[in-house]
Amino acid sequence: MSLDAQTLLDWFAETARDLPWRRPECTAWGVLVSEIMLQQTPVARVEPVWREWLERWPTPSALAAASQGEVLRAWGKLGYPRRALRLHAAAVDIAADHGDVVPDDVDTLLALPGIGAYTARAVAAFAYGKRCPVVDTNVRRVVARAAHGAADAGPPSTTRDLADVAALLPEEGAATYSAALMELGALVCTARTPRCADCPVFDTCAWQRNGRPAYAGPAKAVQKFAGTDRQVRGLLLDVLRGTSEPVGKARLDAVWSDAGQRDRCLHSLLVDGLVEQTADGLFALPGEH
DNA sequence: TAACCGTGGGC
DNA sequence: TGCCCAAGGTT
Repeated sequence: MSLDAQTLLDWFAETARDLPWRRPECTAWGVLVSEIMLQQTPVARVEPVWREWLERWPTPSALAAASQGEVLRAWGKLGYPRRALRLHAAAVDIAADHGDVVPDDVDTLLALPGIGAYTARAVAAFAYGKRCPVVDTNVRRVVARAAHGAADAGPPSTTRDLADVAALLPEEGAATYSAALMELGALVCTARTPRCADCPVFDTCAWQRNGRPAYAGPAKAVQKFAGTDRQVRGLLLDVLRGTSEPVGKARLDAVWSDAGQRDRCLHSLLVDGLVEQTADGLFALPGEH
């Protein structure tokens, strides 16, 4: 049996990183904040920001009381700032409709902004110990290799991926088992250069047994960044993050030479609610003026 | 489904 | 250097 539960639980107990959101004293709110911040952002960059947030906003209602601009500033350069706005919106919902308590039910969590199939189950499992499959990119890769004998996971399919992992979950310690699968993918069974010599399930790995065949699935789309709207939006928002007072458009125009793209990006930031225009036509982060 | 949404570090 | 990758979600 590949991915034996006891083997992984033992390995996790010995080698897991001591991350603050994994500590027993961490609240469900702390877990939720960590999961949102960790979406597409590495642990090393999240940790210091997470500590600041939990000290400053220890409960959903505390964050809910902050302005969007404060929240965006505190988000800093974690990337994908719409996550910060959605987390703020989720905090408002939790404070208003859930008694300031992070829900423990997957369907209730799924109804909150910014919480999808992964995050809902991660919170249910890691904050409340629920036995539900938690599937992220690490888990998909680990299961593809150790259980299916492929070099990497194929295109994601939430239904199939959840069923795959559900079949592996032990009756006891399921949440820790999921954390161990993720940790294995993050530290050992990595995307580029897996450290198979250090793998606790090396002996039962189907990919090893198959002779480590190369990835056979469809090519994965690589995202460009340089020159895209994403880069320009990031530059525009960075100007507003760095000033306490609203700025004129000329100040924003300085960050990018292509006027058409610049204006399109500024407009989309306004539509997304990441930027606000003041009564006198200046631009600022939302909710601060 | 596939494209879009930031940012920075490693190789 | 340029490309790949990182605890996804939304549309």
